[in-house]
Amino acid sequence: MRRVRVRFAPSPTGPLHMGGVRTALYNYLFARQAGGDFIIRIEDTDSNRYVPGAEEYIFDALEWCGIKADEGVREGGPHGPYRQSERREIYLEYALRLVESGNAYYAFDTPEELDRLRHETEQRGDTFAYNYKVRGSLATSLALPADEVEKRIERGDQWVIRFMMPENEEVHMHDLIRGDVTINTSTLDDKVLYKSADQLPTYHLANIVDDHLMEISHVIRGEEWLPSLPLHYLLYRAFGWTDTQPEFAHLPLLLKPTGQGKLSKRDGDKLGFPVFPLQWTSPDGEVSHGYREDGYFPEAFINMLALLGWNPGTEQEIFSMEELIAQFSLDRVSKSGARFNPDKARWFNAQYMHVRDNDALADAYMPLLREHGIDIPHEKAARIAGYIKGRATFVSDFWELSYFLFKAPVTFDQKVVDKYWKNDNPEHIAGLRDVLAGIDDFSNANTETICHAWIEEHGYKMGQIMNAFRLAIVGESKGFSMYEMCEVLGKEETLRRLDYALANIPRA
RNA sequence: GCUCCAUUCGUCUAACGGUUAGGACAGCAGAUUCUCAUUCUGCAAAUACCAGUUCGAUUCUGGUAUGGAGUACCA
Repeated sequence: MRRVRVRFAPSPTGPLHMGGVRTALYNYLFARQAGGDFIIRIEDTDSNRYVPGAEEYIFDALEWCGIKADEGVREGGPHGPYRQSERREIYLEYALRLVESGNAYYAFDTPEELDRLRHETEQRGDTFAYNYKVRGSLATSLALPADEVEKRIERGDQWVIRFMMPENEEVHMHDLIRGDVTINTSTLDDKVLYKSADQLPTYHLANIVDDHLMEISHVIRGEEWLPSLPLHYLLYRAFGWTDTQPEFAHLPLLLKPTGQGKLSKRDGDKLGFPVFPLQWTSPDGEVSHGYREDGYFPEAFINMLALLGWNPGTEQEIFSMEELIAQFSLDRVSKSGARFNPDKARWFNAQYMHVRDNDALADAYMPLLREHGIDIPHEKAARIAGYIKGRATFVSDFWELSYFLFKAPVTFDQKVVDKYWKNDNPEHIAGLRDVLAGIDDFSNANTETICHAWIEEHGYKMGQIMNAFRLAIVGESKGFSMYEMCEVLGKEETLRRLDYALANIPRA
């Protein structure tokens, strides 16, 4: 059995979006589970579409997600370089090899000529395909005399090398997710493999050559590549590499939450959720949201993504990366596209929030407080975080859930006053104040025990007392457990607020 | 247009010939609670359609419809 080696091969044409992250994740899980290698290769063979910063973004995003490569641009490795632009001298040789073996040929048509041809064909109501029907009559090394071909190359005419797609042949392919797929080569065209203009291969050639050289055992990629699979099969055959040809698995696409089509950058902006793992500022200054900046935990993001197109067959929904590695399997990947659901993404984050370590939360909470001019010790921030995390989805919710701890009320919500600051309630709160004044241990367990005993002893109504108490301390109908809040506030501040409320709230 | 792929509650999905078609998110109702949340319980909600194979089809086959992808000297 061959060593499992998989690769994630993005193009640095922009930020990696969540569909790309999922592809990387599945590759990573597959490799880890098999004890194999996960490789990151940068496919930058399109000199026109290079976007500055995109490559760094891809690495940073995967790192944030906890997806670590064994080999790659940053990691190095025995099969480098891992950036195709640095491997350019490799590809021509292979393209030429295909010409020599009769599997490819030179074509001298200019892009303009091809456009014209395409246009003319469409005028006649046909679709233009560069294939067995036309290659004998266009400016190709198949139609031109050998010396003419040589002359054109020598004098520097631009050329491309095209794959010679066989006519009317059934190609039988196998996909790990979809099963057997058959296609007739007559429906395919002669793809460009190499272009002299920038001395770079196109995706198809570079991809096959590198996967071969890097000893890739499984290609796990997006469904958009399925139509290219026959070409890739035929390339492996033309090179004589069928015995080491990788197995293929084409993943279903991620679709828009609403409407039609696959998930795009625009959807996020429009529907208010990130489509990118990290915030991205495009070269022209446009900023796109990122999961990280929007407050998602990488674990929650990964968990959500893992289940978008894959399921374990059990009812487990919360998975650590280790659990995913242990349980992932390609044959439980679904075949159809998955519509992304932002609500579920938030739900996942809330699940992780509820069990998040208080100290870790305090680290994120303290800067938030400082933005509001509040500085508290880490220990206190952690304690508050522990009390409020159960009602939060994001750390950014923490302010709304706790601001009243730092700002004593000066006015009181009239509706609550009308409801609870009436009858004997103010007197009862005054009594409660005295009870609290006599307590030294302000831990929530202690104040709760004592106050509840007092309330019961006097036969007061719990709801009446507690709501009036809340009004006095918070000023409105907000907050978490009264006793937890008092614990955070401390005895002095609690009494101060009670005294202020007793003196300033007019009886309803 | 052509080629390929797909199609179970609104959404993500389970059921790999025999189930009252299960779970989760969202929705609704109720319970718990010192507010609001959380949590818990419950309700509602689906096999695209038409044939065929079979004792029996969500499951297999064919067609139709719908959706998706591809159709570049982009990946």
